[in-house]
Amino acid sequence: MAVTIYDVAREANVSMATVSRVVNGNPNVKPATRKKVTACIERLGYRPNAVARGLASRKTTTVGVIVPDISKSYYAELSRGIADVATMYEYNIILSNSDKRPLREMELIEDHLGKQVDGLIFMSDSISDDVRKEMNSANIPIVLAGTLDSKFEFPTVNIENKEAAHAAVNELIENDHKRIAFISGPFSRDINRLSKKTGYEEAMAEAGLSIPEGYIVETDNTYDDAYEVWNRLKKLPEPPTAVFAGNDEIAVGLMNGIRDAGLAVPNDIELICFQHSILARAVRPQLTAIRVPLYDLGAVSMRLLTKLMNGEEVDQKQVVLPYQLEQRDSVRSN
Amino acid sequence: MAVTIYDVAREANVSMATVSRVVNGNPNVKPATRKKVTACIERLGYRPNAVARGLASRKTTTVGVIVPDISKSYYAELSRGIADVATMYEYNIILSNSDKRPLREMELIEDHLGKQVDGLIFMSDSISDDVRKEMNSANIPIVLAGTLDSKFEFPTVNIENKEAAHAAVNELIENDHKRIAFISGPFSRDINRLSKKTGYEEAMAEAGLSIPEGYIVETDNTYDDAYEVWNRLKKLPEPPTAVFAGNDEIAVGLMNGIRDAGLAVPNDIELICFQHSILARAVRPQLTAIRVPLYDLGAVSMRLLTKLMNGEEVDQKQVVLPYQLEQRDSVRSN
DNA sequence: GTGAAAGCGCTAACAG
DNA sequence: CTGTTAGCGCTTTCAC
Repeated sequence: MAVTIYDVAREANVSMATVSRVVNGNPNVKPATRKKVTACIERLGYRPNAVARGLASRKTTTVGVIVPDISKSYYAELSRGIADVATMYEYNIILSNSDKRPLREMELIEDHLGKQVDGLIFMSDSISDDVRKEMNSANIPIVLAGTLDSKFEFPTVNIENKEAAHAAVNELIENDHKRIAFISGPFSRDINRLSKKTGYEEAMAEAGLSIPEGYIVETDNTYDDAYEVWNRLKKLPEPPTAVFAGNDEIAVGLMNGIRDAGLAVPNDIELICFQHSILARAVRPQLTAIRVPLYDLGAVSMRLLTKLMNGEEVDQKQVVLPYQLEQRDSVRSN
Repeated sequence: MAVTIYDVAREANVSMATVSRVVNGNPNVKPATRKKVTACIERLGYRPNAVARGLASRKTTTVGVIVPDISKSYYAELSRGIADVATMYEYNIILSNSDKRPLREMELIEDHLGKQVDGLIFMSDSISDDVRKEMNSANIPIVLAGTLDSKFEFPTVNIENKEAAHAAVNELIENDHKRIAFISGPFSRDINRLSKKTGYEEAMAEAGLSIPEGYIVETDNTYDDAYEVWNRLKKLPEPPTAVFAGNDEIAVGLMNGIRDAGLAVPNDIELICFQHSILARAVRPQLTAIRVPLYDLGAVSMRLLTKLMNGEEVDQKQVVLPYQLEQRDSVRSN
């Protein structure tokens, strides 16, 4: 049996209310009393029971984090940003993986609400109607991190993915490419379809370039799947001379496919992508890429959540962080 | 105010005890009653309060996971294994980052105990005496995942790192290398000093090879630090012709350093390492490596923890998982 | 099968 | 400044 606040109270000859006060740093305690109580706490090895505290105070100092897959560096990096700010504000994190399955996402939200989290950070590639409804009926603040909310209902921290995609494609266009392909993750996900693909299409249209059949390739977002893509691309009547990839993992898969087909990046094919991990820098040639500030996305999301949990007024609920285009070696410099 | 078990009881004209029974699947409820209660639960949208339940039952169905840095793919992958098994057994996970700082590790253990986790999975590169003491005095089961316990006090799930290092170096020796260097993470950490370095030294000794001054290089485990290593190695009186690296991130750093110095892997230098991420496969040449079954390490750890939390007898508390040596292109095949 | 009642360990008024 | 007293929402005997 663990030692309780009551044990400390008896030992120190005070009431449990007083012990509670010193534990919670309430200033209304005489220094002498505080010292006596502190000593007893130390001696007995008292450790406050956060569960009891949570029940009594209706706050758990715990936030839920629902992430598609923590083993993906994109989310791992983001989560680290969340965790660091959470620590700073003395919150714990309950972390769950959804695999982007709407049903699972629903269950997890329910589950986290049952655990009485004080707030929730949600990440996914799309928000299904059911999930949206579920989140709308939750009585706690929810922040979307690195996640597109096509209806702008929830507080969100993000970069301008569409604009970034546009800028990336422009790099290729400026190098006089006319035949630019786009290799993407699944279009079932808003971020791929609504942001990156649209950015690509806009940039192409703006430059008066057409997008031939087969230039837009949907993959399952894995290295292995992307590795096979060049085999298809090269058989096109007019194969692309440059490719914009949705992230660095598929860019590297593609690049290795290109190389193993006897071509070279950037000499034969130029390549640009979104950077989610160290991969973009570790391969040779290093990939020219849109760097997504993942850690910051997480940190800012959590900071926003703390404000919301505190009931502070937040003027800007749709936070946009800057991205950076990093010139490296998969696109020739002008 | 959320709806409570009491609201449901009144609505269904039963006692809260009965509602509790149906919520918990207790068979001692007449089917008709169960149905009636279930209907009310549905109608009112009742969701059990896990905090209250935790206080009353003294079980939170939550386990703590203390990890050095979730943004590192090593731990991210491991955590995914933990999380999946946790989900399977209906546990939630509180995830915290320690950055391998013993003081922080202590705080986190305290913190998690305060939150009344039912069990704890701990990961680090070393276990300090204070942390050891802290864990010994905890009243809940603790499992070390992918973490060396030099005193064999705690349940552990691991691979034979020393043996694996030995095997890796042997690959190089079999290719007739006499001058083999070892590039490692910090030796302040048991796993580097006691396992990998010892395995390297044993293999070298066994083959009658000496280890010249400067052949053992300590890095801070980062790509960038490793990138600089070749500049030092090449200035040695007799530069190595092969290198064993503690993990793939530093192996890639080193390899790029080698390449940028005008040499080629594997033609000039052969390279083998522990594989922690997709990096080993994504770079060219692909790295011959010891594959660490990270996901399984996590999954088995969590499974072991569930047994311990259930009070089941566990005969084997030091679980050893097999590793695999994957032949790829940074070591020439014989 | 079901209900009543006693806590779980703590916070939060409210007195004094 | 300190103590008393209700709960927080649920589980868990123990009766019936």
